[in-house]
Amino acid sequence: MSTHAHPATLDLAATLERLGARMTAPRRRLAALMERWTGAFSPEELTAALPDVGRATVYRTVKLLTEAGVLCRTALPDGTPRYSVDQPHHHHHLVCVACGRVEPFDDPALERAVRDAGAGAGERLVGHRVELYYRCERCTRDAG
Amino acid sequence: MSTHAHPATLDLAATLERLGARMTAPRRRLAALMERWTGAFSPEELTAALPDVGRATVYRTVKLLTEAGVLCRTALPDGTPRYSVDQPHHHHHLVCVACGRVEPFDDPALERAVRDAGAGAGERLVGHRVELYYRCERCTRDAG
DNA sequence: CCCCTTATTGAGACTTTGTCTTGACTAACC
DNA sequence: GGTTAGTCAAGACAAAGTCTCAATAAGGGG
Repeated sequence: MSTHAHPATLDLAATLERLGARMTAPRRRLAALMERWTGAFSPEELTAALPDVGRATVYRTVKLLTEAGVLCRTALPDGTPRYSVDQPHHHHHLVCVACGRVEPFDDPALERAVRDAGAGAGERLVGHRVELYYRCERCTRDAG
Repeated sequence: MSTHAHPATLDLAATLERLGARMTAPRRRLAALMERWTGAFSPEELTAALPDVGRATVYRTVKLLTEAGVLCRTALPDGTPRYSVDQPHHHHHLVCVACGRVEPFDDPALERAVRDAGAGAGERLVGHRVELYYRCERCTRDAG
């Protein structure tokens, strides 16, 4: 539990500490930026927003947080990667094809259907990924 | 209908002709290679197999066929792209995390679940992607 | 069958995206 | 404060894909 508005799992700085990583200024700035970000971002966008943080540092930090499970990698239909601050438990994503915004969602019925669909592959099934592509409200409105 | 062993939709050369594309030697060789290929491939692998076909030509042809719907782009969990000759109708994929082999599959119950899951996004849902990751029989066996 | 038009080609420059190396710096522990 | 290992920024490097351009060849019209 925490006194922040965000649940503890979304406190990226805390996650870094938990990982035993040093709390450096670049990491603090990156963590704050990602938490504040609306929707999903690419490492490139983070770099643009923090010009005096090295590109390599941005990639390393994103990788760290992704491996820790608090950042989630998705992709646009063309494969362009997007990251978003996310729930650590299993879930899937609604991805806006216009602006790249990513919304997490969770659907037990869908999970069950996926598990059933993979029954043929038996024990050997190791994971799955479901992405729904849509046009978010704002993009629908903006397009007229 | 055709006299070939493959259904007409898998005849890549015919697809290229149908598109109004010229039947050049590089395209013929690429089409034959892809039809013969077991599992999924990357442009890089095609280039390695046909060293005297230009890289740009490989990428251009793969793009053409993907847009025509006879080649299907998937990705490994890390995002590495894989292409496979595929049914033109809607379906999903089983991707082997060890060798990258891709098996198409089709599951009406899963489709229904996906559609239901996206009901919240209403008319604005424009597509979806489901990938099941597994370890294929051969890779399971090889790993002991 | 040949010519002409124009799509397509291969080579390599370029772009984008991400990783690695290096010497400097600094957080954390004493 | 001093020490030291982890981290930093910069830029070289690597991987993956696109673009440009002069040369070639497909395919239709004569």
